[in-house]
Amino acid sequence: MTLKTVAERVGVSSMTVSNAFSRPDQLSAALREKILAVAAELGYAGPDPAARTLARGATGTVGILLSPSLRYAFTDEFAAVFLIAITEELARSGLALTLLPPEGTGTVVPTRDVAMDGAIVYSCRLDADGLEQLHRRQLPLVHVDQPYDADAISVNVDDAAGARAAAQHLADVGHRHVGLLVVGHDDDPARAERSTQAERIRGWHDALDPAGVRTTIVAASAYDEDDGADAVRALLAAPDRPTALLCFSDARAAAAIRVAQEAGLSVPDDLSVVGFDDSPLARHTDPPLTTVRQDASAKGRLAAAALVEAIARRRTGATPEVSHVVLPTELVVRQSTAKPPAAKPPAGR
Amino acid sequence: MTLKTVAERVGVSSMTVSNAFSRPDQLSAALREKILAVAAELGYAGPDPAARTLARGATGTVGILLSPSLRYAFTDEFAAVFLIAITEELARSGLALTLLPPEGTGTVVPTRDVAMDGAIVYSCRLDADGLEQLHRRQLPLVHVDQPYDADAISVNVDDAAGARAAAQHLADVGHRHVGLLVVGHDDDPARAERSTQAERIRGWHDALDPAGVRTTIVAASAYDEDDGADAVRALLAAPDRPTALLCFSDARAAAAIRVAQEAGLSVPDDLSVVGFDDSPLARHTDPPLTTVRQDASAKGRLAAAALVEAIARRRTGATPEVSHVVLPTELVVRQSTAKPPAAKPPAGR
DNA sequence: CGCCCCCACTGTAGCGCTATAGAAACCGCT
DNA sequence: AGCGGTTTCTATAGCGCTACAGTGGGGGCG
Repeated sequence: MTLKTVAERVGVSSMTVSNAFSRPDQLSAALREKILAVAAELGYAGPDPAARTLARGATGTVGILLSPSLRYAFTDEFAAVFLIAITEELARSGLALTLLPPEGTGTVVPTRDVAMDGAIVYSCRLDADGLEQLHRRQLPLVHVDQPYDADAISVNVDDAAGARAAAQHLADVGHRHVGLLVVGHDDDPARAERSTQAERIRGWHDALDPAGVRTTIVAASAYDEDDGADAVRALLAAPDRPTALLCFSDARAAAAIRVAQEAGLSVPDDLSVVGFDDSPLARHTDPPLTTVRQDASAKGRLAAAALVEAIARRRTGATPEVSHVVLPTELVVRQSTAKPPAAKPPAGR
Repeated sequence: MTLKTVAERVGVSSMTVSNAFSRPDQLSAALREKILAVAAELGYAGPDPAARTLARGATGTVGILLSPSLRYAFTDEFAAVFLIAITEELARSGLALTLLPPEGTGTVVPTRDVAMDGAIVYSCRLDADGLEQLHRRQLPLVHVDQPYDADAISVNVDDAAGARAAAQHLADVGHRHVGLLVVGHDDDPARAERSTQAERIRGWHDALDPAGVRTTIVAASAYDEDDGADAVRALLAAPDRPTALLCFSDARAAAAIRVAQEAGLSVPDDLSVVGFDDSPLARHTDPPLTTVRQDASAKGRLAAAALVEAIARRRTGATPEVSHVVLPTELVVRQSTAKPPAAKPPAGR
């Protein structure tokens, strides 16, 4: 059941049948009608996408590499918003999005073996196998929340500035000891240097260190929520506990609030908690979360648009153009932060 | 830069180079090493996936059709868990997952034009264009949370039984008037007849009607959370308000709890609220949500496994086999339900 | 009436790879 | 030496489609 089958049945060339499906302006309406009718009658669903892909050199799909695992990328509601924005922007160009598992099964490796027109690389270890394969294929690529690379199209968020604003807010209201809740451990400092998390940590320190605020860093597993809870519990049980907590994400902050409350601490009276992202969740914690807003939708939309453009550019043979977008952040003060309990006078503004 | 380029450079046939990449056992280790070395030197990344797809007849990708829109499918945390399970199960077979926008742009229609080995159809209107295109392509298909179709491989959840258990629980503790919070309006009763939502509504009625419990149904927009909030507000403001609320999902239930609390009602003392799904959220509402658990991971895993099997069967030419899985549900009683306020004695068990 | 242009359609040559069958070399054994 | 059996590599023929460069005929225009 191919184009040719239909062509013979109608008595035209296969090229004409191809045109009936793919370039309607190339034949008369009457003939097109007839061809489509015969195709429907034969149960021919349209040109085989695989063959079309080979002949045209375009697949209609772009990939997204989420590392270290899809599970991790999805656990946060925030990621869902980002993905939705990407799919919607891509849909405008008729492109579908393929989720690429970062590792293959040995024989099959999606990042190497799946046909696609380009890919988005999201928050992904730079040394991931998948990333290297994508590069080797010379696909148009857009990096999102990746360490800066002058040669790569990128969409990033001004994490450092957001973190700085959040930390400054705590310093301003008088906190003198702040816990920093981060995930995972990046043992390779070179790689970590410009990762999202490193940027946020840097931002926090940028504001806290000059103000002479003491910091205690707590690293929790990126995969295991309970591990994070345990870490916070331990931190809060210490005799010399911080009066505020800066968290890597809203999800972590929400969990921290629960732990604090279970430990009998009031938020924000005994402990201030700050999140990051302003995910939908942040509005609904009790108390509502002070956090740093970033626009996940814009991030997704811009990343997708940049990729679409890069793909178009490649197709037309235009010179590739590298763009770097940095999105702003904004501190959103809600009710999870207040001055520290044994209220020293606020460090003068 | 093709297989042939590499072949000429090494001085072997292109078939041998192909084997070096795809069937290592077909040539000597030494030659393979040499070929791979030359390929790396030339910057050849491996066989072109598009061409390979055409020649082999397999793409390494399966699609998922989420309707009416990806946005809707993603808004619920629950969907994320389901998708993660699918991707992980597919990854075991080296397959990637492509998110298919249900509508194309006119010229490009992913459900018709994207190459894939099969597809999962999830919670999707039966009359969706995308669905029809997939059927026409005769792809192996697995239906999830779709109305029953004897000819289609399906994975479903026993929604009716779960709903029945939830409603029975309310009847048992003495509620005599229950609100039913659903989303959207399925105006075509034939189609709605066996949809997930219709099943749940049926289950609710199965338990409530015989017990003589009065019901008030409230339909909220599937897209707009605020609309749902308004509907609940109106319901609770009525002079003769229900003493309990059965909700289509945990997300809706959580929103309803907030609305009730804003209206000065205590949950569960003034109003009992029941969710559906037992999404992670349900544990963290205040009070924790009584809900009906379904196993999203199992649903995703089984759907993916069924699809992988159907694809394998088609490839080997075995006769297709239609399977229908129905997963159980389980009532999880937490703190969002209690006996109604003007405590009549519980309707005897 | 003749010229040219445009429309509607066709023929061919790939796109880059792999399946398949088969040739060549090599092995151990009688 | 001769033989089947294996291993290693090669030549060919597609996979199903589309780009591109035609061909021919009909119509507009001078």
